[in-house]
Amino acid sequence: MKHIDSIIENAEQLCKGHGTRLTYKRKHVLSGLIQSDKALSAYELISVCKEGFGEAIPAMSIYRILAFLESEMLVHKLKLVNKYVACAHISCDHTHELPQFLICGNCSNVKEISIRQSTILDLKETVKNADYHLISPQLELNCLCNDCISLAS
Amino acid sequence: MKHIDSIIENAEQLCKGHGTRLTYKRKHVLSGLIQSDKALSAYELISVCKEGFGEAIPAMSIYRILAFLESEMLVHKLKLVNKYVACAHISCDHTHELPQFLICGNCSNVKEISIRQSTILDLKETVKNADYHLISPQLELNCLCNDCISLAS
DNA sequence: AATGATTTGTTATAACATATCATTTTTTTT
DNA sequence: AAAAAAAATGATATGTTATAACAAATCATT
Repeated sequence: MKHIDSIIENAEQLCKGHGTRLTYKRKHVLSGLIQSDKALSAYELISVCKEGFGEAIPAMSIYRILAFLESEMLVHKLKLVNKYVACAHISCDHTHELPQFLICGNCSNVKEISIRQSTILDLKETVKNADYHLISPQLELNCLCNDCISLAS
Repeated sequence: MKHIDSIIENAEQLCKGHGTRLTYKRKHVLSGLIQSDKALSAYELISVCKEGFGEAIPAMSIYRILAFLESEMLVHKLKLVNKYVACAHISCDHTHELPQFLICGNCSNVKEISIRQSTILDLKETVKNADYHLISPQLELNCLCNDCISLAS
């Protein structure tokens, strides 16, 4: 738990730096996501908070808290599966790169990675040629993780 | 309307080739999507069928029909926005490439494009290095179309 | 303590989607 | 053509994801 505590503390400092507060409810939601190895839906998070902290947070509050955590870049929403993950780089000091996600279609396990800048530039170029403008190159890729591949074979 | 008819006919032949049927309800849903310049939600399609064909198709049927059309590769679901588009290549004879979508976040207009094979290989390589396996490189990119950019400026 | 701002609770409802079983339509077989 | 089988659709209920609107509680500052 030591590790988690330090991430949470880091997150708290980040919020303080932005003039916002990481309340204990927000901490609980964030902890729930950090401790989960996979992406969670808002309603799964309700259960997690109930079980982990004995705290019944209503759906509306969960969504508000998730929106807050997203705005602080502590959490990312995966639109491909309508679930949420903690940012993998809360404690990194390097500036925040645009996140890319590999989502295991079988077990919902998610890995946050960076892709080569050149690949992103490639995409941007292609999009531009199609008369569109890329807003956010947050890619969400439909994958299988190696564990699930092993199980299947 | 000539153009649409020929696409529909083409789709019908494709289904026949797979031993399935493009019923008139399925045709209506597909036509609705083809004639729309933007992605439509299931419930928007209900309205389209009602207005365009005077036919009240219940939500359940729409979803089943969409699932069928997807399985025949005549329609694609955009998970990023929970909407559906007709495949842009129903009448092309070249083999079906994996589709990539540019979605205008403002007007829901969607453009289906192909991206360079090399970009996809790049992605695959990156994913492989992260111990995941890319299943479907159907990218859905959050964009703005040029029209909406012009309007904003 | 009074105030203003932020956060959270409560309730209702919208939007998107699936499960289940009944009915109708189409196809196949006799 | 009639019967049986298969496929498609309808109807109803319910599940899942998400937001709107307003009230109450909490916190920060004076």
